[in-house]
This record gives sequence, C-alpha cells and structure tokens, in this order.
Amino acid sequence: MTLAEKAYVSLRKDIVEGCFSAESPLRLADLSKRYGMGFSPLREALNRLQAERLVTAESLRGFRVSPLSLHEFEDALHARLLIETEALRLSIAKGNDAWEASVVATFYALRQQTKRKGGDVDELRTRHHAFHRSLLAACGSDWLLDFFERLYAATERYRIPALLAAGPQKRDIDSEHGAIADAVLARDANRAEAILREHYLRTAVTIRPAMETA
Amino acid sequence: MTLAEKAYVSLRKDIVEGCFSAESPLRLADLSKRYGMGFSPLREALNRLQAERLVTAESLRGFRVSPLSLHEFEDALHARLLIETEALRLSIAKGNDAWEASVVATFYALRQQTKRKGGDVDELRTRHHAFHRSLLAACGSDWLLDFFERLYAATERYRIPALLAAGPQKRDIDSEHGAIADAVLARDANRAEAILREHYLRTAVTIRPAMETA
DNA sequence: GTAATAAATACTTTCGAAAATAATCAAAGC
DNA sequence: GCTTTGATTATTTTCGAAAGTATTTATTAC
Repeated sequence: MTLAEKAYVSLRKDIVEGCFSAESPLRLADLSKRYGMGFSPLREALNRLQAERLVTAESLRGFRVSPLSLHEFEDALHARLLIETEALRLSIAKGNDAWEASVVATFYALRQQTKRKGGDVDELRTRHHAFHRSLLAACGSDWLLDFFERLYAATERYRIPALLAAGPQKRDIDSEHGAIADAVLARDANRAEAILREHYLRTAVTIRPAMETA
Repeated sequence: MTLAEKAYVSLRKDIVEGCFSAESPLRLADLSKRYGMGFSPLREALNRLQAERLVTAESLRGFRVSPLSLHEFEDALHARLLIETEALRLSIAKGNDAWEASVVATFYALRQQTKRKGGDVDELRTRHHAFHRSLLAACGSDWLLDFFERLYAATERYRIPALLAAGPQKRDIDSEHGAIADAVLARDANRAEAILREHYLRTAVTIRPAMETA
C-alpha cells in the first residue's frame, strides 16, 4: 500500500470518527507530523476526500473538515433511504445462498460485539458497517453501493456528537437489526423496506435534537 | 484557480469527451507535456477523478481511464433514473418562479443551439447539461445533485462512441426535452417523471447496440 | 528453442525546497 | 483613536530531483 493510500484510509477514519472537529483546518504541517509523511501523499488523500465531500477546499487556503449541519444530515438520511431501499430490493431479488449466509454471518458478528460489555467501540463500528453493507451487497449495482458508502460515512460523522449529547441509547438496536435480517432472509422486500425506513427515521429522531443544540 | 484545479477541469473534460480512449494509461510524463504542468497538480486531479470513478488507479502502476462496459452503462442509467426522478419530484414540489424561469431559459438556449446547423458541439454539450441540471436544481438536496453530476458524467462518456457507431439520430430530442419542460412547468410530477423515464430508456436503446459491438 | 536470471529501462511515488499567496502584526498618517 | 500601508510570518501550492517499483530486454543455462 502506498503512503497516499495509507493517508487516505487514516484521514478518512479520523474524520468519520470525529478526531478532528467539524470545520477545523487540516494544516499540512500538522498532518505531516501526525501521520509521519510528506505533503504529497497527504494532499492526494485530501483531494480524494474532497471529492467524497468529507473535506472542503478553498483555493490557496487549504483544506478543512466539512461542516456538520442539521440540514445536511437530513439530506443525507433522505438520500440514504432512497438509495438503500432500492438496493435492498435488488439484493433481495438477486441474492443467492452465499449472500444470505453473509447476512446471517455479519448480523451474528454484530450482535456478538454489542453483547460484549466494554468491548472495542472500533470493532463495533466495523461490524455495524459490515452488516448494513452485506444487506445491499447482492444488488448488483456498483453505483448504488458507491453512493451507499459515501452516505454511510457522511451520516456516521453525526453519531458521535449525537451520542455525547443524548446519553446512552434506549433503543434496542440489536432487535431492529434482527428484524431487518429476518425480513431479508424471508425475501419479503416490502417488510424489509418498511423496517429499514423505521430504523433510519428513529436514528434521525435521536440525532436531530443533538444538532439543534449545537 | 490553482494548477491542480485546472488539471482537474481539463482532465475531466477530456475523459468525458473521449479524448482518451477507455482503459488507456494516463502517464504522468505525457499529461505533464499535454497540460504544461508538473506531476503534483496532475496527481491531485487524478486522485479526485478516481474518487469520481472516471479513472482507476492501481498501486505503483499508475492511473488509467476507467473502462466502458454495457453493464456499467445500464447500471449508471438505472441509478440516474432513481436519482433524477426523485430530484425532479422534489424540484417540482419546491421550485419557485426563479427556478421555472431557469428551466425556460436553459431549454430555450439548448434549442437555439440544436437548431444551429454546424454549431459548436462543445456549446451544445454544455447547454444540454445545463438544461438537465436546471430541471433538478430546486430539489434542495446537495447529495442528489452531487450524484446527478457524477452519473451524468459517467453516462456522457458513452454518447460519443455510441453516436459514431449508430450514425445520425432519428429521434427528435428537442421535442422530448420540450415535453419534459412542459410537464415540469405544469407542475405535473407524474407526467414529468414518465417522460424523463422514456427519454432515458430511449437513450439506452441507442447506446446498447453500440456497446455490444465494441 | 525455452526457461530462468540479470541488467537496463520506464514509470510511479515521495520528498524537500522554492515560489506564491494569505494572514498577521507593526508603524505611519490622518 | 482609527485606518491604511508596509513588513513579517505562516501556509499552501508547485516543481525538480531522488527513491523505489514494475516492465522490458538481454544474457545465460539447459
């Protein structure tokens, strides 16, 4: 893996996880120290992230972490519903045995991690993403999967600030995920879509107040 | 405008317009000569284009123009329909007078250019894009507009090879555009969506055979 | 002739410095 | 005191060279 690729992976992770606060400038000298590399690979990574809308650039004034706003969050969530309900329908229509198995497997792995008290939050994050991705993985559309990844990253950025503001969850997210998996494995597209929609609207309700205070 | 931005604009244009054939390698030495700049701004542009899927990169083996394939074209067109029908509905619901005026204006400008025999093909391309964008411009969703731009560029790449293979058009594209504009200005979302869908499916019919021979 | 190895070449990637621009601070003028 | 101007500093952007990696060509051994 080249340095530019490492820079891209590290920066993306750190932005999505909120290590840099929103709108803070990403100065090359700082990043160079932090990641132990020269300017070139960092700038290449920043350009990629700019195309993904995780960072914004202004001519001759460098890069910043993209801002967070309630409007952008609602927009991203709306787009996610559009993309994911379609991809989920396609997946359910086209998915084979191996796909079903991966849905079962990623759901199981996710539940294992949520059960483990005091477990690695990073691992939980990874498994949550893997589960949601596996639901759509058989849709056969690279474009929809690409859009899913971008919207997932965009909305993931709102989770940490929201959790900090709202305190511990009252939702039983495991059982929501389980219900989606059940509907998917039953190949019931309408039910799966309805639950997925509920799942996201509930997330919106959690995050909205946290954004309004900020 | 920085050199990196110029490189991005030029490269994007040249790729979309087919100045480089699909899958051809984009060697830095060549690009440096062609655009008259060093490696750094070119690499930054290539990284952005990679994130937009117009170029593909392989570690330590550089960049190439992304391949064209029938499957990818149909995928992109399907995604366009999903995105654009939704954005169009939102635009029709939310658009104000100024938006209506811009639809009228861009349609008029487009028709002027199609009428001009032997006119600038580049100008026609610009106006075609402006018209389609203006239809969606009032949707209020940055994400949907962003996806529209990416899919538009992706599908535009197929037009030139297809036209070369299929010869002159038998469709009356002006009147198809006019019908969309009419439905939009009448705020008839269902009719607008139906015509837009027809419009794209007809495009698919034009391009499909050209892809199969290649 | 073919396969394996070694040398040469082509190309990508990365760095460090130079150039260019923006931001900050101090002094002068009103 | 306030604004303008000029100098200083901080930062981004770009280049050219160096380092590292793939690819091709040549050579040798079988």
